[in-house]
Amino acid sequence: MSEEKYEDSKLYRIRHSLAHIMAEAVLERFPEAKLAIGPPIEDGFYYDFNLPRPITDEDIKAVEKRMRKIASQQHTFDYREVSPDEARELFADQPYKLQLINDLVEGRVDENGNEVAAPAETLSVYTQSTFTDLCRGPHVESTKDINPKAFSISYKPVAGAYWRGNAENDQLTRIYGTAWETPADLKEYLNLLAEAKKRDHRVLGEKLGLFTINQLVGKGLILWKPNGAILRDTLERWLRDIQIRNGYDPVVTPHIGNLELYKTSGHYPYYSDSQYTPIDVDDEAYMLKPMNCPHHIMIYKSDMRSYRDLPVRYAEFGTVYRYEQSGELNGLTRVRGFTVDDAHLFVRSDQLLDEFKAVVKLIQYVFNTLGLNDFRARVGKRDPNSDKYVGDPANWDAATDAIIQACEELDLPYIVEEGEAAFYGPKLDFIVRDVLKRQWQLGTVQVDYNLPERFELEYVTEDNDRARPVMIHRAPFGSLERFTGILIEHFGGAFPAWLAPVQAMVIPITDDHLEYADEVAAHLDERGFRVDVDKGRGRMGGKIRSARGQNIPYILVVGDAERDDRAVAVRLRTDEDLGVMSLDAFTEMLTEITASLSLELTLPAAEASS
RNA sequence: GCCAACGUAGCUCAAUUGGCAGAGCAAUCGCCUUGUAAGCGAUAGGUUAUGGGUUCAAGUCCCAUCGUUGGCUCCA
Repeated sequence: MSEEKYEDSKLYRIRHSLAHIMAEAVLERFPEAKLAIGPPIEDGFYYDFNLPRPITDEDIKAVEKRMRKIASQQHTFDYREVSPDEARELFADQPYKLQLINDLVEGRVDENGNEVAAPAETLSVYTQSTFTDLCRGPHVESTKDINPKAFSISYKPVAGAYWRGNAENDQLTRIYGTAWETPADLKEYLNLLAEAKKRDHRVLGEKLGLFTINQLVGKGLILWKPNGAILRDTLERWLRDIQIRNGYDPVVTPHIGNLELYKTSGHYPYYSDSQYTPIDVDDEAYMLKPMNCPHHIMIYKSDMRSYRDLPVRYAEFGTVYRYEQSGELNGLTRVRGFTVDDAHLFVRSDQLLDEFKAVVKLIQYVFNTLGLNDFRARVGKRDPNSDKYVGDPANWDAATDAIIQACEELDLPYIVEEGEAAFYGPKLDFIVRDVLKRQWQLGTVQVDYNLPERFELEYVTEDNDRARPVMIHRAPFGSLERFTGILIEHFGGAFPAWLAPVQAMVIPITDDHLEYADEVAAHLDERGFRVDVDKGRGRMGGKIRSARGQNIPYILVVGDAERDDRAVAVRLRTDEDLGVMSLDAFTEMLTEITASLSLELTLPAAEASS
């Protein structure tokens, strides 16, 4: 099925046109409002305004009502070309529009003088009803294409946004709308949002007892409760096993480092704003570790390396601290202290491609095993117009080529984006979409020629010469906190049995069965399973309900019959009833299911190097 | 950091124009002894985020601070 491009779709035109209708309605209510821009977006549209006073819920309701009225009347969207002077006259009291007009007339030129857009000789405007906006379209022909009951601007609170996305500029009021072709589509979308909210990792984190954040400890700092710690720890052990089987060596480094270390690495000037204030001790400054690379580099440097030693792969679940802007903090997904599933590979140039491919395969394996299938890869190149990058452009090209070649050879679909590189090198990011359709950057692989240079890393070549290794930085999860948060939403709290904090709940029918329930629990516990007995006062029905609420995979009811036969009555959280089976049969089943997570991952590069 | 909204018991939420701070769940104790999605009763739980102000009277109105949420900006 070939997909129509969104920009060419009717929905796009509907949303774009509704942005104009919203501007008309806002302008009626706030005649002094200054208009910025109003484009269609993924689920609807927005328009940015500079308003004379804060907008209230009543205003929004009134604007929405007015929009429905306009949409239900007969108005055409009329296209007209105008000269720049005509446009300036039309928008004489709209300063943002005048800026846009000037930019269009002058063409767009970036700071290095490169032309981004050619100067325009004529501009276009669209008029509907009483409202005319500078716009290149496209729009619907008329309001008859818009269903007045298939949009909403009150589904989401108003937001702040900077003019032209620059924090130095005016802060505008952004009103979001969502719009669809039919009221049924709108309803379905709003339902989806409501469903997604139930899966929110912050909601489930509370319900399932996974984590908490406490003001007295500090914002953006996660306190993992026992159930959440099991999740996090299970993921960590799993990945550690995979890594060890694939030639990584675990290392451990401290949580702070001398400020000079980060000056040497070059990180400090770039990120001094987003770090906790250094700790001054004995005339020296120490920083909370914001990344693990320099520490791993110093381990590499602590020994003389031969070409035969390479690749060296150092892995650490390294906890780092970054002073993120307070407005950015969000549950588990944006925090100030987090643990990176970090590894740094020191490789020879001739090993770069294979090592890079091996890393990509490992990440793919991790994502696929967890069922995170909705991801894409993004090659982050340097922005040719920015000077924030360091290193030799020739190395940048070599690294970028290696990344793209690896994607090609692995048949990994990718997109290339300029300006998404790290300051020291290009990278490949894995972007995952969650149930809220938000995109998260999870796994990342970066090629780095710069830090080896700055730290003067070397190895001895076959000719007894000295050569410089290339570094690969990589983290499949990115951060255990963020990754766990995404997984909580991905599974909606119903984790696969190998991850579930409690794998089985034993429910005795009466107090007479408590002893046998304990026996069942002990039997499973001895075999390494996580099992609880519900000893509460309630009836069995209530306990089943409670266990299902906790999304416990296996519910084991035991009464007289089960005790007499050393059996369990097995019920799943999906409501499926597996009936009565012997305790041994259940144990075997659970063993099989949790072990099906195969660790038999063999990567070509790992074979070659072992 | 910026714009906006919000902050009441561990959790989810009530509390009329400013007029006695409440319920469900969870917890604790007792009763019931249960066969596949909530058994019954009782107890305890609060400086209404914090600090100041207006008022006879503030959870409610005003100011500041802290925090959370939706966005913006940022993200090694």
